[in-house]
This record gives sequence, C-alpha cells and structure tokens, in this order.
Amino acid sequence: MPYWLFKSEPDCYGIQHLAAEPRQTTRWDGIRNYQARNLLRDQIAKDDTVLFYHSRCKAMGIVGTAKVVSGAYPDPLQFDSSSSYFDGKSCLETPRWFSVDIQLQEVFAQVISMQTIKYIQALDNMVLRKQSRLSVQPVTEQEFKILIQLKNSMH
DNA sequence: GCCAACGTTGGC
DNA sequence: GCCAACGTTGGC
Repeated sequence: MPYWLFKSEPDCYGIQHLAAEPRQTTRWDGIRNYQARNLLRDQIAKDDTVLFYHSRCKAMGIVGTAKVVSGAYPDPLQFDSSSSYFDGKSCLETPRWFSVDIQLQEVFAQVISMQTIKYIQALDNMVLRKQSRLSVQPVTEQEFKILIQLKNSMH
C-alpha cells in the first residue's frame, strides 16, 4: 500500500477545509505539473495513504493523513472555461490532467514541522528535501513509518 | 514579499 | 531539439 505526500497552501485549501467537507472527502484537482500528473494517473491508487502537507505558511509541515478513495479520473476543471485551471489544449478524448478523491484520516495533534523533518537523518532522502517543488510526491514505507512514530512520540 | 530553483514555452 | 526568456513554486 504505497504512500504519498500532497502539498497544499492552507490559506487556499488546508486540512481544516478537508475536515469540513461532506464525508471529509474532496477531489484533489488543479494539479498542473506533468510529473505530479504522471503519479496521479499511473501510480496513485485507491486505498493508498497520503501525508497532508501545509506549504507557504507559518506552521509548515505535515499536518495529517488522508486515504485515496478513488482511482484517477480526468480533472473536470481542465474543461471548465470559468476555472483558473481551464486548459484549452486538453480534450475529452485525451485528457491531459487527472484527479483523485481523498478522504481525511487523521488530523495530527501537532504539526511535524519542516525543521523537524530536516533534523531527522533517516529522512534525508525524502523527495520533500530534494525536489521541494513537486506538489505530489512519493514517500517510502520507511519514511512513512518514521514520520508516524515521530507523530506518536509528540505530545 | 524576496528570490533561487525549477518547469514551460516558443523562436530558431 | 536546443536553449533563452519567461512564469511559478515555496522556503525563508
């Protein structure tokens, strides 16, 4: 069961927004980067686990977990001309951008901060540390376990 | 809000 | 298909 990290700016859409959704479920849409698209379309599957990360804010870091509750499907916003995510070069037959649905699993009592993540040597190879701009990233099982242990050790 | 790093675009 | 110019992301 693979693990992923999804980034979001909490001013735009934070984990509290997810918690307030009906069934605490939302469509992860608006991803407009090919590397992230490839992961969504080809790798990410139902029942995978997502680390929810808050970027560009005061308390940067991992704030909770979610479950992938759908397979990948075309992001409807690419066909919506009123959306800022509209892509006129995409077409229904061969959609360019994809979404999955995620459901909130847990809101951590404390954020696993960027500083903490940087401090842990076993997390040196996290994609987050190397290729920080990718907004949908793979997380290894070992990295995931370390992060969960860390979360459980914080009060 | 700055700006380095990175991704995308388009002229050649 | 190279690469300069431009746009965007995200830590600081």
